[in-house]
Amino acid sequence: MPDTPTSQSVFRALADPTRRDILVMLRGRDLTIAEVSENFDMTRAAVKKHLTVLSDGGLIHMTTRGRERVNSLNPAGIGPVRDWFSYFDGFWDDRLSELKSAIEKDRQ
Amino acid sequence: MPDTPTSQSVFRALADPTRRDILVMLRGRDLTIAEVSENFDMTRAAVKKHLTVLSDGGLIHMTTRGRERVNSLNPAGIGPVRDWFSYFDGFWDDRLSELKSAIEKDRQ
DNA sequence: CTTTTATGAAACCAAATGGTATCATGTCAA
DNA sequence: TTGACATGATACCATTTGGTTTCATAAAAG
Repeated sequence: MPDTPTSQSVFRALADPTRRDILVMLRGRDLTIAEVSENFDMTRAAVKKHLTVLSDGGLIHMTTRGRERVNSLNPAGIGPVRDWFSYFDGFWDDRLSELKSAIEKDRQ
Repeated sequence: MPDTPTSQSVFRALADPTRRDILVMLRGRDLTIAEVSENFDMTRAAVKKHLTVLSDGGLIHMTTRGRERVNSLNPAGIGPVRDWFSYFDGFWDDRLSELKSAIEKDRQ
């Protein structure tokens, strides 16, 4: 229930539309910083900052290849978010149960 | 893949730890602004702002009861987030397929 | 009617955030 | 080696954000 620093960094990383777009781009294939930058109307430096935030959140993985840095999607990164949401799964179930028993009572 | 204003407001709402804590609290039962405020070391005004952001994101629902305002969790609110993540489901599958066929080739 | 009580709203503030420009560094190619 | 290219790093700037304080309003209690 308390927030682990990890889940905070993930939610933080997902909060920005540019960063979510970057994740979508990386779904297709791995990209260097320059390649990612081509798709946005902002400087490479700005894109690099976004990539750093995504990396801090564990959503992407960076590999140095010569003088390039290749950014790839990290499947495990979304784990903390899924875990957090799973905490609410019981809520939906409870609400369904309440509805169900309300209907039962109504029949009797 | 483009960001609907809705999904942005949801991700934005989820980005703050205080707001995520509020959601966890509301999982138990509906609460007024004053009741939510009791659990935090900040003013009611600040908590109200957070509740407004959560409401804008469609994550909670507010009902006026006399002079009180009751805040309740909105199950449907997390929909946009789930939808967004589902876009990546294919990615996991693809990666698994690649791994699988790599193993197959290795056997032959 | 007067007084609490619960909230709404606005002005204000410090810190975080997204962005730029600039310069340094390391690597590939000639 | 020299030059071009991809990135790292820093300082700086405007806006957003999370927070407070203060005052206004509306409903419940006496």
